[in-house]
Amino acid sequence: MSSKLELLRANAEYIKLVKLINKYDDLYYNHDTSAISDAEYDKLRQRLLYLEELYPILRTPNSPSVKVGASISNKFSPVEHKIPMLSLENAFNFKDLEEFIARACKYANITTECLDYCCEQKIDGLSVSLIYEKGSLVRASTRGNGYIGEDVTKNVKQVINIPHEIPIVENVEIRGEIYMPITAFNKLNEERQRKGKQTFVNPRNAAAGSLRQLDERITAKRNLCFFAYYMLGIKLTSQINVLEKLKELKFSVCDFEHCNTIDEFQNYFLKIKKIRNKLDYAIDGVVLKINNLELQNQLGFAGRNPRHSIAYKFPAEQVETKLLNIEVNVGRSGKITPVAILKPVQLCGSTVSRATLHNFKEIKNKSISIGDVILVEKSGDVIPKIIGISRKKSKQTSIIVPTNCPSCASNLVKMDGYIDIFCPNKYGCPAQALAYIIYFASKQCFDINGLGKKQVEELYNFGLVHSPIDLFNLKKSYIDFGLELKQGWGSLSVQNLLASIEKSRSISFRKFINALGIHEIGCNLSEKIADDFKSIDVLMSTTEERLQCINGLGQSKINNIIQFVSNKINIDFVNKLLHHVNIIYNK
DNA sequence: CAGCCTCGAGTTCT
DNA sequence: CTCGAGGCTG
Repeated sequence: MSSKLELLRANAEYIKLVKLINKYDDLYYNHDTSAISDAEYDKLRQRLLYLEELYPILRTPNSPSVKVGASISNKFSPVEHKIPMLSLENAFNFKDLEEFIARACKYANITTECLDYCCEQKIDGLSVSLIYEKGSLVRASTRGNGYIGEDVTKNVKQVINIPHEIPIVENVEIRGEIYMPITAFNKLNEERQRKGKQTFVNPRNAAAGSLRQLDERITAKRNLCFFAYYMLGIKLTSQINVLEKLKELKFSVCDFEHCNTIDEFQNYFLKIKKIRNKLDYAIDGVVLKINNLELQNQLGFAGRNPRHSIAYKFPAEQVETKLLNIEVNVGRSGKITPVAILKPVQLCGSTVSRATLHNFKEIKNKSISIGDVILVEKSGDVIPKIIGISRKKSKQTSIIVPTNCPSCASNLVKMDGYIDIFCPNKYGCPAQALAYIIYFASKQCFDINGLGKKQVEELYNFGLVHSPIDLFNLKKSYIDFGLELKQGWGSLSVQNLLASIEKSRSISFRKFINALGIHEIGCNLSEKIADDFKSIDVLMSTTEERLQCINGLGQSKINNIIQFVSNKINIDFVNKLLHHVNIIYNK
């Protein structure tokens, strides 16, 4: 064929890529900003390498591919935590604290009098784990999901008050919080504002952004600090001892106090609350830890929280705003969710304009109507949460529970004894189909890079994709429809998307099962089922008795699976899917 | 059978 | 993060 034409095309693309990558590298290394996401940047580099491999003649002496250390992927390799780094349970009032103590006593079979406590300020920063071997800092990692974090050793070594060597022979793990002092934060933001760069919302985000720099020289300039609060590897008896030992090893340790009773702890809380604004670091509460380490060990964990410590948080920032409307959403399972549309309001550094209300019972309980002024806060500093009515308005419109699906107009159903409302049109509702494709492409399923909610919506609305199967036939159709004329669908992005889809054709069994979207079967159970079944064929012809052997599957979930595998639509779907993908079983 | 704990599903904004 | 429901345990 016309290989000359192809070469010309490749050359044009190549030059464009080199310019683009050089521009982003410059922005990143010399101006400390990222104009695009890491993933997008990575795609550009991959494409560049691909072109160079295909047409070596194209390679220019100043190609970004010959520069060292420029690849962003793999910059933070995963690190497993020997002991999980879990988050603390939150208490907001005295009663929560009492309940926490009562639970701990009951679990350890002791009385309240046996307990004493270590109280500490709760730093609003990023938790990190530091591993010292023979006194040398060998690895630092972020909390990540609690079980697996990211290796940030290079960056952590730039934190001013983290010693690289400590006078101790045992191998120890030290945990603590990295933060940006408020003075440093203000200075940094002033500087960024002067230079026309985006300012950081709060010291925690600034610290997070500074720590996760590819170039640790940037981290070094950000004046990060560290408070240690945990040490593992040498024999100590109490949390107070730990903090004293950490001090001795020249770590900074934040304010702490020994308490014998909850009343003493309350006083500590009030004292810290008063001086909170005088500190040069952000705190979001105080921590109550059971002092005795042996007891701590014995108490262990309850789900995702340790049983030995609790965070007593300062009240979250709350704002008033008007409820403008209620949007009715249809999820991939058909579940109907009311979402509050709010008059946009600033809260914790971002503009909040919507918040989920979970279900209609919630609306009724809170007796909210459209037009009311309501109170909003952010749970975990991220997700807006509606607390309730602040001021009732006389001119309000009451919220009506919908009777028909906003997408397909089917009559909605609610089963007796259940709270949620569902659209029953499983195989014909456009909203459900769209939500399913988005789910199908997501990380926990086929993990198709670059195919998020927005992209799926466009493909769907253009009529290119009605079902996940269509994704695997996409190759030619996008050209026929000329989607590349649309913004965000240039030839480069389309090629990248097609490459991602190609890559996703190999999939682990558990992700495959999860991607089927069987009602009430999510990633955890999918993994269990994958471990238990040899192949998809065996699963598709399974029986109730066979499923009963799996721990965690009760009658309800078994029914859902049986219903799924005996439905012709689903059987056809799986068979078609298997023409396009390859399940990897031994993972 | 009550009271955990685990799980799924939906969700915000940058 | 948060809610509701399923499932297991005592």
